[in-house]
Amino acid sequence: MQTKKIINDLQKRNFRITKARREIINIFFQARKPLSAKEIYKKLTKKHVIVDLTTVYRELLFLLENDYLKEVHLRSNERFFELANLAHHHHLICDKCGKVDDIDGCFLQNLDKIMGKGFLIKRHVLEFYGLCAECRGNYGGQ
Amino acid sequence: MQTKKIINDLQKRNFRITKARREIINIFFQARKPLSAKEIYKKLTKKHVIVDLTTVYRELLFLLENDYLKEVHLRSNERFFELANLAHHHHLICDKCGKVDDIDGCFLQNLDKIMGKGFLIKRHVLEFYGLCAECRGNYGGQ
DNA sequence: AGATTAATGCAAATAACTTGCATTTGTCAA
DNA sequence: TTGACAAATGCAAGTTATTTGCATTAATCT
Repeated sequence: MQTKKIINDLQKRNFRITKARREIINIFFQARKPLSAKEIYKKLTKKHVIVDLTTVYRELLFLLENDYLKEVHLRSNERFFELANLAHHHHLICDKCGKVDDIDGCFLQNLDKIMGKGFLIKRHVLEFYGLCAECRGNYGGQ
Repeated sequence: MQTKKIINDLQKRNFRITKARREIINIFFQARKPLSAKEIYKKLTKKHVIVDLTTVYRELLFLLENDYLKEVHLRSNERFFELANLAHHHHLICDKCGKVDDIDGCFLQNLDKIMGKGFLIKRHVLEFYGLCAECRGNYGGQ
């Protein structure tokens, strides 16, 4: 388990290691799929780690801002996150059961292998984020 | 303007043509970019078309369910929509100003041309939706 | 062990969206 | 044209995800 690697890193960076923090990181390593605040909250409860849902939200924000997590854009009204250090990859999302499967590596190199998973692709979402030509010149803060 | 084409189609399908419906379709043709309920509501107000925000939500749902609109997945807490009959394309979304620019056609054929727009791509989102191998066999309703 | 300050819990606030229900209004048929 | 009928609407209230304020707790450092 690589949770310790992140914990060490957090300590180096002078962040406190709390029970919630450690367990949430653990949960991400165990789940190996994108998770929402509510899902994490449920998993914590199962592990008898009793924390407020607010704490989960704050912890996700903390881990996101400090680059331990990244957001995954699923078609849902909830926000989903996964470990940031995972190799760049994409997802296969089932319309029916909602299962999220990984496509290892970038699809650009793997598009031909995707169908091998038996997944019927009905549509896809591709969005590029960055800076437009105008903003690129005068990028201030934020 | 192609609003009439949709209006005709709606009439053929026995849907009513209301002021809100006609104006919202118009707004999508004029905007030529993904819009949220709130944005549409503001544009309606500017046009002195006074309808409740609820009506806008219901109309978006109606147009979505009847395949006149499709959802665009932007990184936002709001839902965005655009005309469904637009040619398959993707978006360039600026981190700073939020501007949404179109990439004509599918990026697979256009990836080399994207940089010509001067956009600095910092990351992208690609998600495939469809049916996984298991669900593919026993796809029931919905 | 005690001080410092980040992290937490709890309650209340927001924000986006949805629902229930009584009223209005397109449409169609007479 | 008019009236009936169902679809569409407005308004108020509800729901869901997420955020914020503030007093309390607890991790870490000395």
